[in-house]
Amino acid sequence: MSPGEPSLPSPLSHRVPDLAAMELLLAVARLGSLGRAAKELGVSQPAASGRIRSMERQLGVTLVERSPRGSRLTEAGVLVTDWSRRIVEAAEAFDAGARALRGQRDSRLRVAASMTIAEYLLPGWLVALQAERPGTAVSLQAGNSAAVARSLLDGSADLGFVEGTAMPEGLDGVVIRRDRLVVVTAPGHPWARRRRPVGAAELASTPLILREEGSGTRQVLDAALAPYGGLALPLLELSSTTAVKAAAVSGAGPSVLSELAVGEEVGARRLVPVEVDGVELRRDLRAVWPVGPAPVGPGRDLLGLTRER
Amino acid sequence: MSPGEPSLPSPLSHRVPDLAAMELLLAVARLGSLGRAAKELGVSQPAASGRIRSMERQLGVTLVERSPRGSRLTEAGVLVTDWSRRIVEAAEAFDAGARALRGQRDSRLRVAASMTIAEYLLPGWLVALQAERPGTAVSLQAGNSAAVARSLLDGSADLGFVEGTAMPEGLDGVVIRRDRLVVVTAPGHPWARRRRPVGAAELASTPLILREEGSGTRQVLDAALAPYGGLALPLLELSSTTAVKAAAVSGAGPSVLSELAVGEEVGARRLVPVEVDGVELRRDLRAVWPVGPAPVGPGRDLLGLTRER
DNA sequence: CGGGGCTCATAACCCCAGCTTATGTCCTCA
DNA sequence: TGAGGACATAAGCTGGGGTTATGAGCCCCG
Repeated sequence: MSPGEPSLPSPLSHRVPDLAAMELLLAVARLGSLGRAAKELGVSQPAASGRIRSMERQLGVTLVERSPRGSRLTEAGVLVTDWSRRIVEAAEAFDAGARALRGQRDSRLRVAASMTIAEYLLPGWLVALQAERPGTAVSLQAGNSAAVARSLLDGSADLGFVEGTAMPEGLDGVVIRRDRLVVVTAPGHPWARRRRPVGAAELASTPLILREEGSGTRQVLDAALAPYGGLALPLLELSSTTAVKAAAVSGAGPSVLSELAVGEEVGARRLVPVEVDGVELRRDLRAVWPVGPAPVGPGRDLLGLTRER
Repeated sequence: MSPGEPSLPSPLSHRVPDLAAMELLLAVARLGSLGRAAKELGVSQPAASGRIRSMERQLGVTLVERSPRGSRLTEAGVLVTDWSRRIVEAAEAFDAGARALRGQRDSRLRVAASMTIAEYLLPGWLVALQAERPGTAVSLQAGNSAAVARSLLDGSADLGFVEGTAMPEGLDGVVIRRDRLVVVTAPGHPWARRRRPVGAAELASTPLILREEGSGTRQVLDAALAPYGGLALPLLELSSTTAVKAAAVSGAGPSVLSELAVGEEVGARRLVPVEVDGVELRRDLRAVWPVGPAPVGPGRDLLGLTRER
C-alpha cells in the first residue's frame, strides 16, 4: 500500500492472452469467420472456437458475435483486436531481429551494428526490408564502434551502423539520422516539475546516473559539458542502457540517455524529459561500409529504409 | 515467390517465445539470478531454468551465461531482452485497456471515449495513470461522439474523449491534442514515388478507400475537400479503421486516415505518407465533461496525462 | 420445398509442454 | 572445512489445447 513500493504484484502473462490467441483474433477480424481463420493458422475449427472462447473468459468480455453465417467483432472486440495488433507487431520486430541474430553465415546481407541501433532501430528496418524484399536473409552482429569497423574491414560484414561523433578509420558512410541525448528523471524528482530549463553548469555539477566511461553516450556528454566545469559527475555508473533506465525510473536520480532509448518510458510517464539550456547533446548515427563504392543489392535496399521520416 | 503475394507462411507465435518467458528473461536481467527471478514470478527454480533454456533453443542463440554465482546476459541476450521489453510494454497497455473494458460499475473513474482515442491513446494513458496513482480503478466505454455525450449527460461516465470539429451540446471541455489526417498508399502505388505534392483538386477527384459516411474522419475530409469539387470520392467504403488500413496496405488504393492510426504502418513502411498541398486535414481531440467545473480526483489526474509531449 | 454448403457448437479422447519436488555438483567465502 | 547460494538433472504428474466426429442453425438455389 505504501506508494513508493516496487509494486509487482502480478504475473502479467496470466492476465494477457498469448500471441497465438491474438493472431487468431486478428485473423477472425480480417476473415470474418472462425473456420477460415482456423484454416489460415493451420488448426482445426473447434480449436479456434475454443481459443477465442477462453480468451473471452480470461478477459471477462465478449469479443466476437458468432452467427450461423460468420463471426463479427463486438465493439469491445474491435478494441481488443487493435490492442493485440500492437503486440503482434512488436512480436514481428522481435522475430525479425531474432532471425538476424541467429545469423546464418550464408546470409545475403551481413549487418554489424552498435547496441543502441541494434536495440531500437534495426528490428523495424528489418521488418520493412522483409516487406519490400521478401526472403532476404540478414544476419546481425552487435558490438561497439570498434567491433563494427573490424567486422567491415575483415570482410565479415557488408554494412555497418554506428553512433558517435567520429568516423572510424578506413570506412565510408553517410549520416542517416541525428540522435539527441535527453536528460530524464522519475516523475517524482524536483527537476520534473521545473519551469525553467536546467543550465549547463548546473547539469555539469549534478551527479547523474550514467553508463560507464567509454560508452558513446558518456563521450558525447563529457564533451558537451567540458566547457562548464569538466566532465559529467557520476552518481551511479552502470554497464547497460537498461540498467541505467531502471535506476532512473526507480527515482535514483537524473540520467542522460538517447531519445531512442527513452521513448517508451517518456510516453508512459515513467520518465519525464527535462529541458536543458546551453548544451547541444546531439550525435550522428551513420551507416558505414569499407572505403569504396556504396553497397548495392540488399545493402542498398536496407540503406534506403534507414532515413528518418 | 511472386512479389505481390499475401505471403503469410507463418504462425508467428511458433517462432516467438511467449510472454511468460519474456517476463522471466526481464526478471533475470534485472535480478542477475535465475533463482531470484523464479521466486519473483512465483515458479520454481528448475522451471525458470528450463524456460530460459527452451527459449534459447527456440531462438538458436545463447541468452544468459550461467555460472555458480549467478547469471548474466550475453550480448545477444541484451538485445533479445530489449526487444522483449517492447512486447511486454505493449502487453501492459493491453492489460490496462482490457481491465478498463471489463469495467466494474464501482470504478472510481468511468471514462467514455471515441474509438480512435480508445484504440490508440487511452491504453498508454491508463498505464501512466496506474504508475502515478496505483490502484485507481477505471472503466471504459467506447462509442461515437453522440454515445460519449449521452453517457456523460446521463451520469454513467465521468470523463469523455471525443474527436471532431464541433463541441457536443451540454458539455464543457478542452482540446488536448490536434490530430492530422494523412493520405497514405501502399509503397507500390505511384503516389508513393511522387516528388510533387498531390493537389487538393486531384485528391478530390481520386477515388479513395474510406470509412463509411458519418464517421469522424470522413466528415473532416469532406469538409476540407468541399471547395475543390465536392465530397471525397469513395473507391471502397469500409466500416472500421482496421479494414481501411488493411485495404490500403494490400494496395487497393490511396486512403486517408488519422496519423494516430497509421503510425506503426508508416514506421514499418507498409504504408507511405503522401504529401498533400492546399488542404488542411486537422481535427481537435477533446476531453469533455458535463457543463460545469472541470473534473477533480482521478479524472483530473488522467486529464493531466493527456497533453501532448 | 428439400438438399448442399456455409456457419459454429458439443463430445470424447489424447498427448506433451511445463510444472513440481528431491537431489547433486560447483563455486565462494568465512 | 563447512555453510550457503546458484544452477543442473531426474522422475512423475497434470491439464490446457489439440484432434476427429458429429450435430444443429441459417441461407440460397434448383
